[in-house]
Amino acid sequence: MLQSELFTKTRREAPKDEVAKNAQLLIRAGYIDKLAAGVYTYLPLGLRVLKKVEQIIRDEMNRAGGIELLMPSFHPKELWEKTGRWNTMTDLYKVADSSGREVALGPTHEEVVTPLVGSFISSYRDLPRAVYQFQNKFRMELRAKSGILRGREFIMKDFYSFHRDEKDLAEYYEKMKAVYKRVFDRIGIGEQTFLTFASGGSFSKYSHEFQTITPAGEDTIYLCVNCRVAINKEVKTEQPNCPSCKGSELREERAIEVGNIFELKTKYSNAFGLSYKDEEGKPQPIQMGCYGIGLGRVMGAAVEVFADEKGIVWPEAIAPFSAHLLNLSAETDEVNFAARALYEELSRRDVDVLYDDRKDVSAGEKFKDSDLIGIPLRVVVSKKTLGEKKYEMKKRTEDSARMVGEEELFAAVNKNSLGDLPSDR
RNA sequence: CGGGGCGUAGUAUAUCGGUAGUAUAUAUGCUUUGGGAGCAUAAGGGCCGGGUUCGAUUCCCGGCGCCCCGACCA
Repeated sequence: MLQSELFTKTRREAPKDEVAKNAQLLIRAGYIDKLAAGVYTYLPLGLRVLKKVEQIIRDEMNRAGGIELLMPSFHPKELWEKTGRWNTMTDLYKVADSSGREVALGPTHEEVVTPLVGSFISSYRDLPRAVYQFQNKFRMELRAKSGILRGREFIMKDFYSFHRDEKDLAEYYEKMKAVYKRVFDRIGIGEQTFLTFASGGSFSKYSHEFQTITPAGEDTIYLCVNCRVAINKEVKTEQPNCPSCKGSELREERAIEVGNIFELKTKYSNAFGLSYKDEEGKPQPIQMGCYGIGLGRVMGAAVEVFADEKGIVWPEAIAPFSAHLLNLSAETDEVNFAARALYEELSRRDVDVLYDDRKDVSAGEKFKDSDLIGIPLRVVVSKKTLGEKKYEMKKRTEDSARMVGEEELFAAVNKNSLGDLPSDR
């Protein structure tokens, strides 16, 4: 897309009320805007990142057998009374309409998905099942903080599986660990993200979180240097050694929870009185698991992990664009023509390009903006490059640029287009 | 929810119980064009309510908003 048509602008300074690196950089570069504490707008650039994260997750969830649907945010009070959480969940948003009818704004969807899917399950032949959605969640955080790492409204992928017995649930649960690992690997934060043993509540010994190591994280984890599995501080006292390999050399780290998986077992299916008939016609309880990923947290964690002093550095898979084309001589017809031609050629090759075609903007400002926005590959077209009949190319992670020919440029760009993304042209 | 802090222009800040200053961003003109370019001109500001006072942006009280530490976080 043309940068001259992007309605957002970069800013030199971060708003004084943002301290978190992810929020400062994302606001300065024009990815997000704060509406209220813990409530952010995703601007065109930010939405593109979010959609790329979403598409990777969607692909993996589909491969894991999930079927996508979309449930409402308005949840009748009765559903939450049925599970007892209307009164016990302290961060539940409760709203009443003018007739006095009360609803919850969904912080999670067990109360909706359990009776929904359960109504279609009557036989062992209907199991297993798995459904998921991407949806806005609402949690009345007493203290929203850390930019988009902990908001009051945020987008989450929540996935729910239904099984005939604990064995089938356990096998699926193990499979989902591998699926999650692949998700974070593909997104580009896999090296910093670790399977972490966490509290299992009253139904299982552990649940599992996926924690991305960053000083901005809110959790303390202990990472086993031997097997690369971690344990959350909340269960460290009862489990001093690595729960996986029993190793005792654990390294303390700060981390942000980007995903979690949990064996719900029959907690919710029992609350809604769900059962299925087995081969002998006997009613049996339905076993459930749930699996979440916070999209904003993934995005914020990537900023925290990779940003440098100049700005954001996106992993290629979730960058809003694959290439940032800078036209440094936008007053010169010949250069405009050449830059425009390159822009169109890259677009034809399915490369997402942000083309900085702005006039009356100095070269220095375009470079600064490009560094701040953090697109993986920068391509410069100017009188100078045109004179040499080459392009100047530099990765965001590299210190210096080099001149390349067309073929070398095309070979270097990442074809990462998702087609008709929002704000695509 | 306990504790602390902060609300001045789009943004970042300064000063002050008596005409609110600077930078940047914005508009216009000229110059400039490979790392946030220069000059000139213009426009733009005290969160809301109450109190003290001749006079409040400043002091006091209340509200609202935002940030930080902690607690909480199926």
